[in-house]
Parts: sequence; structure tokens; C-alpha cells
Amino acid sequence: MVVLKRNRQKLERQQAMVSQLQENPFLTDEELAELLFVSVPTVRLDRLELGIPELRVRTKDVAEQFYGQIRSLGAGELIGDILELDVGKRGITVLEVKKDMVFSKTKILRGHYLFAQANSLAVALINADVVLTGSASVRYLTPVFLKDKVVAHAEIVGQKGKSFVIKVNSKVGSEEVLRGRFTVVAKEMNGL
Amino acid sequence: MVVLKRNRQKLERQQAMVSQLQENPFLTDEELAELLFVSVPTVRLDRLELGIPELRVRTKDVAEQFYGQIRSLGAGELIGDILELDVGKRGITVLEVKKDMVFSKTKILRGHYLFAQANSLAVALINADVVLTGSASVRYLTPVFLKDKVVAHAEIVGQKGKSFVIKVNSKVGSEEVLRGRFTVVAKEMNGL
DNA sequence: TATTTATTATTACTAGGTAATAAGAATAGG
DNA sequence: CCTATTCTTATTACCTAGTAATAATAAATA
Repeated sequence: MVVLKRNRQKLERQQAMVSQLQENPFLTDEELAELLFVSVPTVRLDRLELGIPELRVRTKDVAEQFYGQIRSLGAGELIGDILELDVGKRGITVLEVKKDMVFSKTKILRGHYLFAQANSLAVALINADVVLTGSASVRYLTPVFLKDKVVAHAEIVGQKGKSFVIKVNSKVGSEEVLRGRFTVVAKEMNGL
Repeated sequence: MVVLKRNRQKLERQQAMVSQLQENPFLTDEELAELLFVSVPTVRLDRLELGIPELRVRTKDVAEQFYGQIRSLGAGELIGDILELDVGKRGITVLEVKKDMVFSKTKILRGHYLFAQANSLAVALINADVVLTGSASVRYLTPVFLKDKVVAHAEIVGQKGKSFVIKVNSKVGSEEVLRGRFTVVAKEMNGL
């Protein structure tokens, strides 16, 4: 019973479908059908076999993944996942270092990710329509590598009117990897 | 002609709708209708007046924003395109502000993109196997908006052994938007 | 009260599907 | 070569969450 040859075409097509969707999850069945040179019902059978939901569910999944954690912030602009968030006081996020965040040669995390995590957490601590970073001063203490989990602690340490000073401290395990000080400014925007 | 009283109810309801959607953008018209104690057609008229798109479009917007974010920051080693690069001395890159780099509400560029452009340019000036950012101090001078073109100039202004000091200056047109000072360290990696 | 505005109901239409069924094409085993 | 099985495709009825337009009703104002 040679099943290999029988299923070869189908398997290849299904694998192609998966990789197409990994690259772009916002493809309709019709678009997939064109890309894979099969009919729409075939695409649907393939999706059924592979347990891949329809476009709107995929879109919603992506959106909720993003939105779920930061619902209360209004605009999801946080780098890292929230562990704790006490708006107006302090917060903790964790960032897992993925393949595309590191220098390919050395597997060291590129500096601006660490910055982005710290900066976006600092901004998230402020409860206002619009929060802008005014200045930032950071020191990178030890390199961070692929698959490390960076835990950033941020705390508001000062305030002058609409201007806040926030200290951020990021660690991998017990090792300090970044120390920073951000000045962020809250602005009220009227009109949506 | 007193219009205030006339529109009061409607205005209040529309404001309530906006705030409901800010809290949870994944509400159907039917759910909104229930929450606001009006009929579904009324909700639709309100959305029309306020220019708020339907659920699926809102969901897609959120999803694409998220997707774009991990894409563009995961890009190459350099954020922005090189205009000039004189390794060991100075360099210039330009970054065009795209939709997924800005805060959706205000169209203001998120801070870490500006930082990333400056930081990655500073690192690119140093000719070594491994270059790490040791510290960074930046000041954000004016907000940058969607479709702006940010031109970053970087120059090595000092050196102590393997440690370099680089000044970066970013402009949109003739307006200075960021001023920064980076200390980067060149490391030779002998066998991991 | 007459008139304007706001709200609701209703209808026809759309995209992007699910689910089920039937029919045609391709392939393997005997 | 022919039959059985599996693939693929077509077709149909139905679904959700809408758009767009029209008409009818309710509420508020001058």
C-alpha cells in the first residue's frame, strides 16, 4: 500500500498553504486557491484537515493576541508582555528574545529592543491620551542572548506637572542588563 | 435656535459609543445597540456619522498594526536606508514613517523607532565583529508624524580604546527631532 | 400645531465563510 | 484493464456582520 505517492501532491500543497499563511495570515480562501492552483472547495477541505480557521477568525486571533494583554491601555503599543501593571506607579513586562531580534552572527539582542521594552513600559505607566518620550538615558550592562527572558521593572520616581520621570531596570534572571531613566510628557488631546 | 438640547442625547450616546469601542473594539453593532439602549440601525447611523468602520475592519486594523510592528522592527540590521556611510567616521540614513510605526490615534511616530534608527546607525559606524551599545542618551525634540522622512546624521566624536562615542542628530526637513549620544563598544569575539 | 430631527423597521445586497451532498478525475491494487 | 478508493470540484442552503437606501414612526422645537 503505497500512500506516499498518492498523498505527495496534497501534502505539498498543504505545506505550501501553511507557509503562505505564516507569511501572510490575511489571505482569503479565494486568494489561496489562486496561489495554490486549486479550487476554493479544495482549499477549504485542506484548511479543515489542518485545523486552520477561516480568515476572520485568524484575523481576530492575531488582533486579540495583541489586544488582550493591553486592553486597558487604549492603544496597544507595548513591547513585551505585561506581568504587572499599576498605572501611575509601576509595571513589569517580560520580553522573550526571538530569532529575528538578535544579530544573526552573535545571537545578541539588538539594543533597540531592550530600549523599546523599557520605553514602551515607561509610556504605559502614564494614564493620558497621548504620552510622548521627552528624553531617555539608558545603560546597557550585559548582552542579552537568544531565548533569554528579559524582565523589565519600571517605576515613576518623579513628576513635575505633566512631565514624569521613570526609572527602568531590566534583568535576565538575576543579572541586570539595562538601567534607564526616561522623561515622558503627558498631553491631553480632545477629539476622539 | 437652540441645538444643544436637541442633540444632547445623541451626542452623549455617540460619546459613550466611542468610549465603549476604545475599551473593546471587538463589539458588534448588536452588542453596541444593547449597551446603548438603542436599535441596531441607530448604532449604524452613529458609526456612519463618526466615521467608525465596522467590526471586521476594526479587527483587521488592530491585527495589521500588530503584524506590521513585529515585521518592521524585525527587519535588517539597520533601521532606515543608507544615504551615506563612511565607516569609522560618519553616516546618514533616512527612515520613512509608515502606518504601522505610529500611534494610531495621533499619527505620531513611536519613540523607539527614532531610537532604533539612531542606535543602529551608531553601531553601523564601527567596524568590528561585534559592536554593542554601552549607553545611550537621547532627547526627543519634536514629534514626528506619519509619512515624514527622518534623516539621521551620526558622527564618531571620541574614542577610548574599544569604546566609541557617537553623536546622532535626526531631522525632518530642517527641524531637529532627536539629539542623541551613544557609547558603543567594539568587542572581538574569539571563539564564542 | 407644523416642521424638523431622530429613531426604528424593512428590504435588497455583500463578503467570506460553514456544512453537506453529489459528481467527476486520478490513481493504485488486483 | 477494470474496479475501488481517494481527491478534487461543483453546487446548494445557510450563516454573520455588515452596507445602503427607503419608509414609517416618534420626539422635540419654533
